Amino acid sequence: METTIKDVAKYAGVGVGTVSRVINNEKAVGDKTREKVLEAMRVLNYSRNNMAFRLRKNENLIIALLVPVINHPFFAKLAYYVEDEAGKFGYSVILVSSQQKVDKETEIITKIKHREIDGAVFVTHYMHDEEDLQNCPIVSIDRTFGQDIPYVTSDNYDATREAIRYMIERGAKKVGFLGSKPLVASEVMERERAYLDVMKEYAMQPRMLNEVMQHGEEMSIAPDFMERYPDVDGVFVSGYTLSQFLYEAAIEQGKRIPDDLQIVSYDGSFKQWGISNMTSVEQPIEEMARQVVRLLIKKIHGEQTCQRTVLKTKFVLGATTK
Amino acid sequence: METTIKDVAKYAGVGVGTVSRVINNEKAVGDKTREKVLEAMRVLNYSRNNMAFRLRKNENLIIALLVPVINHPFFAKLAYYVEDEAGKFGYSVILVSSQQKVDKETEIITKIKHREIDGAVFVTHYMHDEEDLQNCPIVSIDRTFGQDIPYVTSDNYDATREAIRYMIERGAKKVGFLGSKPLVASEVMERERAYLDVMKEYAMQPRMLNEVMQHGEEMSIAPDFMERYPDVDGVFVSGYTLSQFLYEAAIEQGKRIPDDLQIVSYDGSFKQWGISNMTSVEQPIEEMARQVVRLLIKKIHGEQTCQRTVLKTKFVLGATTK
DNA sequence: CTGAAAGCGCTTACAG
DNA sequence: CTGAAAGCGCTTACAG
Repeated sequence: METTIKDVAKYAGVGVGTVSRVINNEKAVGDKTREKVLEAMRVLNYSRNNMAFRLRKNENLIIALLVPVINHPFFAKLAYYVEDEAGKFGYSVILVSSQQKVDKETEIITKIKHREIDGAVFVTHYMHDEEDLQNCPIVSIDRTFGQDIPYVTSDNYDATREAIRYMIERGAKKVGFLGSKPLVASEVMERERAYLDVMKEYAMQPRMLNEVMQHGEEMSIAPDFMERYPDVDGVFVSGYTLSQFLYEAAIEQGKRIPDDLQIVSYDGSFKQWGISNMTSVEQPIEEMARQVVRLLIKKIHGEQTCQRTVLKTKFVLGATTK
Repeated sequence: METTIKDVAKYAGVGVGTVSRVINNEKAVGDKTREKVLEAMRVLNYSRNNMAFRLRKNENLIIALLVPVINHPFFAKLAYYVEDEAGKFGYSVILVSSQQKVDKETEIITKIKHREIDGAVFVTHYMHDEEDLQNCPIVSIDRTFGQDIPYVTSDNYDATREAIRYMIERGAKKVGFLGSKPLVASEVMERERAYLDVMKEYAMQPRMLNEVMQHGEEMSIAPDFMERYPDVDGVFVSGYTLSQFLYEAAIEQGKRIPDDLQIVSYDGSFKQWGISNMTSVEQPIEEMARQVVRLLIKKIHGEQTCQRTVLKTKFVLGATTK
């Protein structure tokens, strides 16, 4: 039998309420009493029964993290830090990978409504109908839901501008953009906007392929891009997966990198993953994860939160630019 | 306010016990009564409060899945199916990636002892001390703990034999083995045994590199192997990551595959991952996941379980053998 | 500062 | 087959 708060109270010669107060670190306990209780807890090796705690507080201490796929360095790394940060606050996180299944978002909303979980971080881009979301503790990365959903993002516009200009300064004359357009409003769209703005500034003709696609399609889209714009000498790629395939497609086509073709990618480079020395815009994944978790926990507790958090990326030079 | 069992009871004009019985599908309820209750549940849109359920049943309905890394097709796929299967039984799964941290196993054991989670699936290979594990609901994949820990594995020995003989039948004369030795007793060791047995049978000299290594070291071990045994014309690789690096190292060294060098790998090929047409021994990951979850749930409920479950692999021909 | 008591929403013997 | 009641282990007003 586990030792309960009752056992501790009896051993310490106090009421259960007092024990509870000590456990929860409330100030209104006398020093002597507190000592006695702590001692009793130590002796009896007490640890709080979370099931009772949850019922009483009407909180599960569980959040969900919904990602499109887990087989992906960005999402995997994000998941790792989300888990770590949530743990600090006593929350467990269940990982859900939607794997193209649109209804996973609805499923999670239902779980929140049924109080199986307390809230969720959505990193997916499916649901169009935003009605349901409004009252649930949900936060997001990159995606701009309605006004009620706080999210964390990176400085997509500025970082993309900088990256593209970097290539141009190093001689690129025909700069292309390869991306995967999100289904719903997302800060990721800022990358396209930045690209088009730079093209206009330099009076360059856009060479862009940025369509809605599912995870998995990237494999064929990258070669398509190279076929459609065989003359590009610089490409900005939006996202890890595409960047890997583009690199391969370019090599396949006989391009020398970076001499014939420079590449910069958002999330292009991960240690121990694929081409690891690609010049890239590196998102502060750890920080994004920690912030998004803290936002969510605030939301769960009904506290006020910042609606849009923008974190700074880092431009990391690799071997794919001159 | 959520509707509770009380509301349903009142609406249906029965006692709360009866409602509970209907919810839990107990037979001892009259048809008429059952109908009334179901109707009330529908009307009031009732769903069980899991927090109360957990307290009452002394079960969290949460299990943990501990993997070495999540950035890996085998583990990612496993995680997906573990989650799916657990969900069918009402369990959520929290994903923990140990990321080289040896103490994650202990951490999980502690969580089980503190009743924060009900049990765990260990796919890691760290903990030597098996004392703690014995009384916890823990199951494993491949790893052979003490007698109390049930596990699921694949037919490592037979599959490896078959794979190696396949290469030999197609002309390989100097067959090597590249693997990563687990830290603790594991069925994975059967692969080495199979290899050595076949070598003996064919009176071939072993060319083996099978050492303890951490995730991440594979990158340098594969080239090491090719350097040490430059004359191999067939290699059996134990594990996905190594297989990718070996392939690259071989190409780097100017080998033509499969003409100069045949390769077969355990877990060599995953759709959309790395070299996807490698000849390989394919583990039934989905089935392994589902079985291991069912084992764990039985263990949680104190039921008898099979200690060792062996599932059949599939030999899949790709482009890396003749 | 502290104790006794109510109650969170369920399940489960216990009677009938 | 069914209801009333006890109890799971906590937290939290309420008195003092």
